[in-house]
Amino acid sequence: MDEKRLFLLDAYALIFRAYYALIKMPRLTQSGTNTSAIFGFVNTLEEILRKESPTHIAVCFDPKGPTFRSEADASYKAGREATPEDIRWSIPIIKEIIKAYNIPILEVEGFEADDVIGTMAKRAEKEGFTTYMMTPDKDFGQLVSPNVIQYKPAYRGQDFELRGEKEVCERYGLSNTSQVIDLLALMGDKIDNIPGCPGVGEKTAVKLIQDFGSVEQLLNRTGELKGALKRKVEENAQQIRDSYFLATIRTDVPIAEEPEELVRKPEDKDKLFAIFKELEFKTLRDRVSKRIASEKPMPAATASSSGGFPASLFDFADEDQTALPEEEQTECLPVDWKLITDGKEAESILSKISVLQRCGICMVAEGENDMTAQVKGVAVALSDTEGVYFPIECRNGIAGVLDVLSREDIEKVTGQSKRDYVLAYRLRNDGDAGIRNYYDVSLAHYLLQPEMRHSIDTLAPIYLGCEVLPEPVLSARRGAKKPAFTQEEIAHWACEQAALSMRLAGRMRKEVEKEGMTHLLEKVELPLAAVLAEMEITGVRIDVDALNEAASNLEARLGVLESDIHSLAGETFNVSSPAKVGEILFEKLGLDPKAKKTKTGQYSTSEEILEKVASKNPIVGKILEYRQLKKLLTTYLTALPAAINPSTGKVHTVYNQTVTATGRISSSSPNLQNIPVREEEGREIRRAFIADDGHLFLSADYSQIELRLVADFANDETMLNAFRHGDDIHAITAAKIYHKERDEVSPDERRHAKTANFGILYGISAFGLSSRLNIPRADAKTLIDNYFEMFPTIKRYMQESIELAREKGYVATKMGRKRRLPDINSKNPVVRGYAERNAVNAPIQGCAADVIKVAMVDIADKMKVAGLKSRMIMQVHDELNFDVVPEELPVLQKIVVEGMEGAYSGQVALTASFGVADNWLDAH
DNA sequence: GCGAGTCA
DNA sequence: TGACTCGC
Repeated sequence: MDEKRLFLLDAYALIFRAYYALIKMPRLTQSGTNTSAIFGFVNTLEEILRKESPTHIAVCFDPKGPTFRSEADASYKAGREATPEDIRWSIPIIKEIIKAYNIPILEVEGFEADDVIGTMAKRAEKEGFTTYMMTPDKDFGQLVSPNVIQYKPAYRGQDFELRGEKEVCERYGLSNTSQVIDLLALMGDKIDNIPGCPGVGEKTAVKLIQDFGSVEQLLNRTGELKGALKRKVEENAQQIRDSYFLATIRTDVPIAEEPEELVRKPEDKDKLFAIFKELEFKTLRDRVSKRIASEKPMPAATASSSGGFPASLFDFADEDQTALPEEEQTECLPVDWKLITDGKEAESILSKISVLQRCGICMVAEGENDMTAQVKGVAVALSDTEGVYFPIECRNGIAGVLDVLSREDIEKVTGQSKRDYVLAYRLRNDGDAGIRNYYDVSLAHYLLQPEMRHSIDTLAPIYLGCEVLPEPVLSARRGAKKPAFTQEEIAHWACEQAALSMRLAGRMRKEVEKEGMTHLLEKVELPLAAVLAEMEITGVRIDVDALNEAASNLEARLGVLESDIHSLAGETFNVSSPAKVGEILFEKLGLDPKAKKTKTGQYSTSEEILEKVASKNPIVGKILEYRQLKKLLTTYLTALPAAINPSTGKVHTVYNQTVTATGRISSSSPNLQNIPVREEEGREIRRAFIADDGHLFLSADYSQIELRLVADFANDETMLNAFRHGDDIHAITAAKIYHKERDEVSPDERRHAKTANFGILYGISAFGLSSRLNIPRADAKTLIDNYFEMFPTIKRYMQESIELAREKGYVATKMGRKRRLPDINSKNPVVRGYAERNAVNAPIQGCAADVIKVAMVDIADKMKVAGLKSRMIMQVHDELNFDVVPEELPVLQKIVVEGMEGAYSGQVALTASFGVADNWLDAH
């Protein structure tokens, strides 16, 4: 290939994209440093070198200081999120790496990387190059020409994409790539904070460009437009012109380098590998050395210290031995797998399994919901490297596995114990899951890194350095791209999962022990998985008739509201569309002509904003009511009956034990944690959650658990005493803040104190408090100041939490649950503030989560011992709900209250209050 | 203050 | 993918 092929990389865009693509499964070093940004970037760079063999290459960075755009418009890129600390410190390292690659870095003061790329691409074009602009940013479409092509890197399973003239024009229906600028000028770009024309989105913008050809033409001929669009364009003409300027990538930047100087040179391999070693990039290093070995020597005069090509395989053999702990060498061995279909063979394998001390389990089932998923088979790993798979058709094999699951003397290792529990329960069909002695690597990892993902697929690459087989498609769905996998492929995958969970178990156990969380894992989280599984299995009975009646009632009211709204607006429109609502309210009706809040170009129509203009037009109140009712209707009244499992007649919520960063449980399908309680209208939905026929609904909740914990942690005598005496904590707080006697406190003052009490927990600012209470910012500040003055202990406690986090890099609950806060020492105040709020909040929220989990395990245990037929059916917030056989009520009540109140001992008791009825609302 | 889940 | 509302 004699052709000159120049690759220009948009460094920041690629780095940000890499970092966020890996945010849920970051690359971490042994010491926990997040190297995602570096890894992702280098990976992309390597891929280009390997696949595209560029003859010329350069990486373009944005300079530090201001650019001509920011000077022209202060708000330009102001909306961009603060750079995370992990990216910030990665930049110099990435630059070091690029230097080690001997690739030129282009950075020109006063100009963004975009402009440098644009300029260089145009210059190169004149000199006969084909230029590839490596960037995911759509703005670059404007530079595309026959010899300048945009190369969007591969992303999230999607392959890389080349955009030439044809692709760019087709994508937006343009006749010319330079019209990308016109398009951006109209529709704006929220990433770059290019405002565009408010109310004009992609669709309208494309149409305008097609009709007028350019922004200039459009602005000259606005007379041809009609109605709202005409007004929008005319009113925003200047903003559109400014946007055009901001969106235009410059091609006249004074760059010192010439295209020819960007010729590819050999990398300084020693330097490069030294950096890789530091960053623990083992596989990447292997890949790089493979590529170097396969490349022809480059005709560069400046061949550097690295010596000759091709590289010898022995070059770093020694280093390999020392670079990694010995155990890791065996961790990526392939897994021997076997599909067992024959009954006899199953028997002989099962007898082998029955003498094992531990084995790995991977149940294969199709469907997200454990209660309806169809079991396809089960893999059992006999060792780290060997597994067998019993398909569901192999009856005695499956029966044998179920027997193994119930054996106390064999430890089972899995990555999804709750799902296994539910599936085993359904397979046995005898009212028992019969699962004993289970270890769950995902739960273990949840304690280690609560913010990450915890599947085997995520853990294996990180902890073992293994590649994992992709999850098989279990059956061909109509219209699906991929066909169903063969049984062999499924067996192979499942055996690998089971074997990998065994390999991970040792590592997880060690780490959990090291972090002092073994008790939390073994006495709380692991037993809790079974309790949650039982709750999912039991399910909740729903009064469908009541819901349907309420639904038709609501539909009627919505119909009336809708027509009222339409007639008030003078036109019919989709009231459910926030964009449309914004347009009607703020453009057509002109409520609040100035401070119309926008974020993505649209008007904000959140409840908060609408409340403020509600007095100006009755339509606003009706829209708010419409929204509230519509939400109730779609999210609950229609969704709940649809969630009923036809074979049990109940709703089986899925509890997720490994989702939240603080340790709380979350629930989904349906989410029981946002069933309304504040508004009367929504509360009624709870009436449809009922007990079984002839049974009772018991609801028990902790009162003020988080505030009690704060009082305890902070050692605040005033609060502790208030709780001890059963006083109204918010009234006491109000009396303190406003320097009054307790009975002189007005309802408003109490409300303010209540908001302050909770606000403190969440680390609210004066700004947040003022908007929440609808009071001036200064008043909110005074309120907070008074609060801290009257509760110095609370203030001290908060500061101590932050100090502790700074020292250790994490905060922990009494039970040892940790939340890591790497940003706590960040120089960026926004990022740091976030970490600081978490430092205060996480131990409190996490402790409350620990407490209720301990209570649940204890209560479930005692219920089992007492042989009760009553069932725990829901966990919501700080509340537990039970379906009660009436005769058992006294016994159960005792177990529940003692279990909840006994789950924590501190300076103040945690009290649980309860109620009994035949539905949730009345029991609460 | 944020996270979690749902609908458009 | 974002906006919104719920919860704590």
